[in-house]
Amino acid sequence: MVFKRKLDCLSVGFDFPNIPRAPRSCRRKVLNKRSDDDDVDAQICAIDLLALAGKLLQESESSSASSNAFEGNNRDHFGKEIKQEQDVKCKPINSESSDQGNSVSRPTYDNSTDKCVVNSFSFPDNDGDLERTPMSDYKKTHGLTAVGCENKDVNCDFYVNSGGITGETGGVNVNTGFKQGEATDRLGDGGLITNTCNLEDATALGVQFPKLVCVGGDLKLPSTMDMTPNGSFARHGNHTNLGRKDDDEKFYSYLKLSNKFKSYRSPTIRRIRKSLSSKYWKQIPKDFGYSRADVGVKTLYRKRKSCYGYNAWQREINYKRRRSPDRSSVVTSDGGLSSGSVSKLPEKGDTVKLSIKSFRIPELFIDVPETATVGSLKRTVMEAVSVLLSGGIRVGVLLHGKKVRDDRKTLSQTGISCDENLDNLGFTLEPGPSKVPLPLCSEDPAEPTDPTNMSERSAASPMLDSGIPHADDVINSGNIVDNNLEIVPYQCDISADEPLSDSKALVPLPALEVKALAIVPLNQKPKRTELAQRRTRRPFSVTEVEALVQAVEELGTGRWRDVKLRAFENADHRTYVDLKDKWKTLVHTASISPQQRRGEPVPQELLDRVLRAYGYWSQHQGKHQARGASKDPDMTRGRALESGVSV
DNA sequence: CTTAGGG
DNA sequence: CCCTAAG
Repeated sequence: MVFKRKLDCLSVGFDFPNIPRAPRSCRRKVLNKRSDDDDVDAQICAIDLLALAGKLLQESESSSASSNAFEGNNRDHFGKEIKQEQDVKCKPINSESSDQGNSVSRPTYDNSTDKCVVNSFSFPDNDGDLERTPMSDYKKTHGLTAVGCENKDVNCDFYVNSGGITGETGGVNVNTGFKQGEATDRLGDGGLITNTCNLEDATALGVQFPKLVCVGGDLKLPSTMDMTPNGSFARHGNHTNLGRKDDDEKFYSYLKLSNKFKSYRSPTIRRIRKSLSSKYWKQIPKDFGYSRADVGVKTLYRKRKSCYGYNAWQREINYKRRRSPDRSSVVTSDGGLSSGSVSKLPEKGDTVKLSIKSFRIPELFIDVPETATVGSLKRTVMEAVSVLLSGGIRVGVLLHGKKVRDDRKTLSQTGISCDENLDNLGFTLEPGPSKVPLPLCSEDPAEPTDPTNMSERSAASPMLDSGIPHADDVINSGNIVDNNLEIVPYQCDISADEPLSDSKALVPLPALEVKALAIVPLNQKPKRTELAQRRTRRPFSVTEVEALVQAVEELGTGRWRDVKLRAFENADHRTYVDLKDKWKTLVHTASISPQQRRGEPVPQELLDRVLRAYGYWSQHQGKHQARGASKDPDMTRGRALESGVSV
C-alpha cells in the first residue's frame, strides 16, 4: 500500500480503496531451503544427464543424415583416431565417472593458496603440415603433463603458451590431446580436447572443455561444453566463486570458495532437469552471418523467460551455416578451445593465409591451495576459462602488438597482407563486452517507434534472448565498429552440423558429456562478477510504456500474462513479470515528483494514465477484470474514476 | 506457469 | 531485474 499512500497525497483525483490484496502476506519465507534442493539436484543431475545424453545420441544419430561433404570419411577418420587415443588415456565421463569424480577429486582446501596464472592456451597448428601427433606423443613432445604447484610458496605461476610450457615453476597441461587435420579437412578432425584425460583426472572432471572452436572469427560452440560443476563442487563445499574484473586486456578470475556457486547452480540444474527434453535441436536461422540465439538453449534455461543471462556459447549448434563469399572458408570440427585456424581471409586480390598457433588470453589468476589435486587444479582452470567464455569472448586482432580496432578496414588497409610478415599478426581472446550497446528505441526517446513496428521487427528477427542486439540493430546503429566485435562471441558458426554428425566421431567423448556439456549455466553478461546471470538492463522506451499502459488500461493489473500477449507478444525480452514490474515502477514514478524521477522521462500524459488506470483497477479489483476496462465508460472516457472516486 | 510481492 | 511463495 505504499503506492496508495503516496498517491493519496497527490490528490490525483482517485480514490484508492483498501484493496484486499490477496493475503500473500501469509506467505512465509522459507530460508535455507535451497540447500536441500541442491543435494537432491545434485543427485538427480547425473542421472538426468545420462538420460539426456542417451536421448541426444539417438537424436543426433537419426538426424545426422550426412548432409555435407565433411561428414563422410573424415569424420570416421577422426572418430577412429581420437578414439584410439582416448580409449587408452581417457576414462569416459559417463555417469559412473561422474560419480567418482564427485568423490574422488575432493580437493582439500587449506589456508595456503597458490596463485596460478595462465596466460594462454596453446593450440595446435592449423597449417597443412601440422603435426599429427597422437595425443600421447603430443603430450610427450610438449612435456605436457599436468603438474601441480611444485612450489610451496603462495605464488606459483603457470604459464601455458603456445608451443608448450614456458612457465617458470611448472606447467599446466590445460589443453592437449588434440587431433589436428588439415585446414580443409578439419571438420571432424581438428580441435582440442581440453583435458588430458588422465584416468584419474577424467574422473575428477566435472568439466570437460572439449569442443570450442573458433574459426576465423566465428566462434563455434561445442555442443558439449560443460561448465556445470559436477556434484563434487557442491558436495564438498568446493564452491567456486568466479569473480572477474575486466581490466581491458586483463581478466582476473579468482576462484575461491563460496556459496555463490551453489546458489546459482541449484536453479540451474533444476531448469536443466526440467528442460532436458524437447526442442533440443532446433535450428535457428540467422542473418548477417550470425546465428541467432538458439531456441534450444532457451528451452534449456527458461522456457518461457528465454535464456536471458544464458550464454550464447551454449546454443546448440545445429545450424549449418551458409558460407558467405566474404568469409573465410575454414571449417573446423569442434574440439576444444582451439584457435580458429584462419586458412584464408578474403581480400582484394590476394589471399592472406594465416595460421593461428595460439591465442593470447587474458591473464587468469587462479587461487588454488597447494594441497589441491591436479584434478581440482584443472577444474579450477576450467572454471576460470569457463567464466571467461561464458561471459562471452571476442577475438582481438593485434598487429605489431597493437590492437586493431577498426573492424571495417580491410586487411590490406590494416596492413595485413600476404606481403606482410604475418608474424606480426596476433589474436587475442578477450572477455566479452560487458556492455553491449543497445541501439534500441528505448535508448533514444526521440526515436518514434510505434508498438506495431516493434512487433513486426521482433517477429521478423527474433531477439536474441541473451539481450544481445540484433544484427540489424547493431548495424542500424551505425555503430558497427565495435559492435561487430562485440557480437562475435555470439556468432556461433556452425560450419557443419558437427554436433550431430559428429556424435559418432566423438565416441570418446562420453555420451554424458555430449549432453551434460551442453547444459551449462553460462552467463551472457560479461563482467558479471558472480556467476549470476542477470539480464542486461533494458529500460522501457516510451513506446513500450505506452503500449503497456494501453494494455493495462484494457486488461487491468492482474493479468500480466494477457498484457504480455497483447502488447508484447513479440518482445521476447519482456516477460510478464517484467511488465508487471514495470507497471509497478510506473505507478511509483507517477506518484513522485518529476524531480525525483530518473531515466528516460515518461511523458506526464502517460503517467497520468498510469495513475488513472491504477486507481481504476484498484477500485474495480476483480470485478471487471474479465470484461476489460475498455467497456467501462470511465476508462474510455479517460477520466476513469474521477467521478466516483475522489468523493 | 502465473501472480503478487519483496529484495 | 531477480527470487519466491502461492495458487
